[in-house]
Amino acid sequence: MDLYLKIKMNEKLFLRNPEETDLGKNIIQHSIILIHEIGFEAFTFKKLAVEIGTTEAGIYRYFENKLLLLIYIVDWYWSWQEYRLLYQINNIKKPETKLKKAITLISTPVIDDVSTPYINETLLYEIVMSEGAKSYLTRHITEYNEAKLFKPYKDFCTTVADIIKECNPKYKFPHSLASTVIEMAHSQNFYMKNLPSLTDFGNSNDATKISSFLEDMVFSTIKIN
Amino acid sequence: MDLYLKIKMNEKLFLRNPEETDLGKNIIQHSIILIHEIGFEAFTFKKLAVEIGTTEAGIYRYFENKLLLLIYIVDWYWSWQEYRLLYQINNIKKPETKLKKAITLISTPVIDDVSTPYINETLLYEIVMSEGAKSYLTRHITEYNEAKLFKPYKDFCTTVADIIKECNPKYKFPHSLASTVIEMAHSQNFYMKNLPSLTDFGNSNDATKISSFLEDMVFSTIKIN
DNA sequence: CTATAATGATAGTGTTACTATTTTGTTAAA
DNA sequence: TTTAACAAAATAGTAACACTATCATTATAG
Repeated sequence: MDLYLKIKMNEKLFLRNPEETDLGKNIIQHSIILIHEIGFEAFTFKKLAVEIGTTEAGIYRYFENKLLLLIYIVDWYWSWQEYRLLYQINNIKKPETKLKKAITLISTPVIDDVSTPYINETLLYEIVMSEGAKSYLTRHITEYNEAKLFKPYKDFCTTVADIIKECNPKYKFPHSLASTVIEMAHSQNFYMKNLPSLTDFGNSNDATKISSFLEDMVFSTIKIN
Repeated sequence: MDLYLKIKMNEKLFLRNPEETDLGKNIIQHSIILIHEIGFEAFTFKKLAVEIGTTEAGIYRYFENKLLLLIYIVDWYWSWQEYRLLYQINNIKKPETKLKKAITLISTPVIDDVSTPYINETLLYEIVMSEGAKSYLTRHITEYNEAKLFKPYKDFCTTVADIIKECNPKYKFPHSLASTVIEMAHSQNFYMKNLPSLTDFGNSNDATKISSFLEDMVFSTIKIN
């Protein structure tokens, strides 16, 4: 069986759908590689164009600007993670087990995934960890939010919040707790790597410790073990 | 008694100390106003120069680039918050009370402070909330960290982590828990304002709810009430 | 009264973030 | 088969940004 995953993206993200052409897929593939390599600030459409042997104008036909391209790949990431989560917790009855799976999923760097030919999920995980916040830390946040550009992230949070509610329907702050774990899963990984004194993990690079920390925090907070 | 607060800043942040001249103070004062008004991405030294009636080159004599200027004001913010925290918990014996004070302090938007003539702390709080992460989400993080440019933030985290340890010396992740509360105090305020579905506060704009959420989370996690 | 330091004014450079125009390639009707 | 129509690609151009360099002016300290 030869399956591959196709995620339906919000049409307001692009001018022309990058999934429909070779050039479009090249833009996605190499923007991930290039942003990972040089960082989002140094990343320009010019450099990307050189990388894939096209012109700046060619890329502008697909994306209005580099922020929307970043939001595109971040959105893809969250849609993909939600898919993975729903797949992993499928048929699991105990909400506690589901919650543990969710925490492990987001706090563990991605090894690899063959489900998508032109997207490197390992690089993508690191981009979301160190550049993801920039997608919503913008003056256009209201406008973009109205255009539903942050829906994949919000959906993922809602899914986790729903699991929290299943675990303890009386807990008062399921959404805030969900956004806290999700945000911190990435942040603590980032800190461990770059500002280790903000964590208790040294630079052990051991993501399982982050899972333990978050799991303990979440289950203590909702008062079940 | 006419006191005012002077914070000693890391000398690697600037080329010329802005505290020592009128122009320097003007740069700090108006960069806060301008970044708050138009956001960090749209903020340029040219615009700032026009605002304060000097030239671009004039500002470049003080700061190498706009990121270092941002780090300067963010550092000032964290130094100031640590000063406020230490002041507030002075003479308090019970570590639980100290921890509650700390949580309230960072999760409540600043009303006003007269201690510093040319810095508007209310605007500064909002800048740190919506642009603060950009100060360390940079490719220069290692270099800047070695130059101790993130020390004020790390010191603040350490102070909070120490209070957590006082509350429960056996708790295993005091630093991670500290960075989590501190980060989330700002993030949840930002979400409440901009992406309310990531929280349980609607857009009630009621920061006391954020304090309740964080307080409950922290005390549940370290297992004391 | 002079040396020094800060500021101000002016100009210049390479890059970024686009937009507009022209050229080329493809398909569809005459 | 030719030509008209259209989309895609290449080229060129612009305003703003992120600096650097030079030189003139002003204030101040010795």
